[in-house]
Amino acid sequence: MKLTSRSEYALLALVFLARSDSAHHISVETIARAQNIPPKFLEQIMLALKHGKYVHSVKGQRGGYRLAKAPDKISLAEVIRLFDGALAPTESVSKYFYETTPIEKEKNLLRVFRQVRDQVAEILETTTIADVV
Amino acid sequence: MKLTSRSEYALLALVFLARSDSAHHISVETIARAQNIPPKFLEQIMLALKHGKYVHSVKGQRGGYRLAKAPDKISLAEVIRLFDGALAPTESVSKYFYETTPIEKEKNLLRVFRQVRDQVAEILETTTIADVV
DNA sequence: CATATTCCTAGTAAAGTAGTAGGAATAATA
DNA sequence: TATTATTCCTACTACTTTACTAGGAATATG
Repeated sequence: MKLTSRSEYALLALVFLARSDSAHHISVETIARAQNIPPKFLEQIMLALKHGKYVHSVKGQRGGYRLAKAPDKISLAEVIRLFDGALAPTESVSKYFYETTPIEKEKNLLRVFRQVRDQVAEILETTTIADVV
Repeated sequence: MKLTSRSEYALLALVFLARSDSAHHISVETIARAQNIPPKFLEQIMLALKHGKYVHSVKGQRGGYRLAKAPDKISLAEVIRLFDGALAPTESVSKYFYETTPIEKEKNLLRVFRQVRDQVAEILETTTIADVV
């Protein structure tokens, strides 16, 4: 279970926004400084979060971002999925296994992989940004 | 949670050996054909398993591999660790988080990551090759 | 001596990762 | 109106990892 920097930075940014006064918008610069994230990189990440409808943006001076959903409506799982692709579907837990093995024979191994996936998903689906704030 | 092909192939090879008659040794060629693994790649993997003391080998004609431990003494976790490095220590779950973030502030996020790690570890540590066979 | 095997090292092509660079669009402000 | 602060968007790049392949030395068996 390894997260990419993208999804970690995304979570950190969302958490920061959730903690901020939702009245005004917050710039990438501000978030980047607070959470210690490379600003230009965070710019990309915020853009993706915007496209994913997790944040709202306003351009221009005094512009920036704010959450587009209530923090308790954003699970860690969906954010991680947005950046790292599928969270842990069986195919991702076990890509080569699926592609190359006569599965009938090794379905016990498969069962364990699925169990892992389910446990990870369970935790990340049920934990929200609000829980972290 | 994504396994590399190496650790999946290693597990498949060990499972195959565990199911085989332990009296004689089994060649890479045989395992590779049975489990549909690129033979030269499997060669490397078997070598690593040998260095990790999971299998025993005999060179030359009629040579090959056999398990060096009882199948119920080999957990999936240790095999995966051998190939994919740390299974899911907190640092790996959350590399950038650790390196770049004032952790004090985001220790709730950290707690979730740890919870995921622990769950994954729990399953993989307690499941052995014997359970899969 | 031929053959079947493990042992070991090096190389390689493709993909993924973590960024950087730079400029267009837009909104507030001086 | 000009400047400035911001988002928006695309392209690029350096690095690492991944999944192999190649080839030959060592060694045991027939």
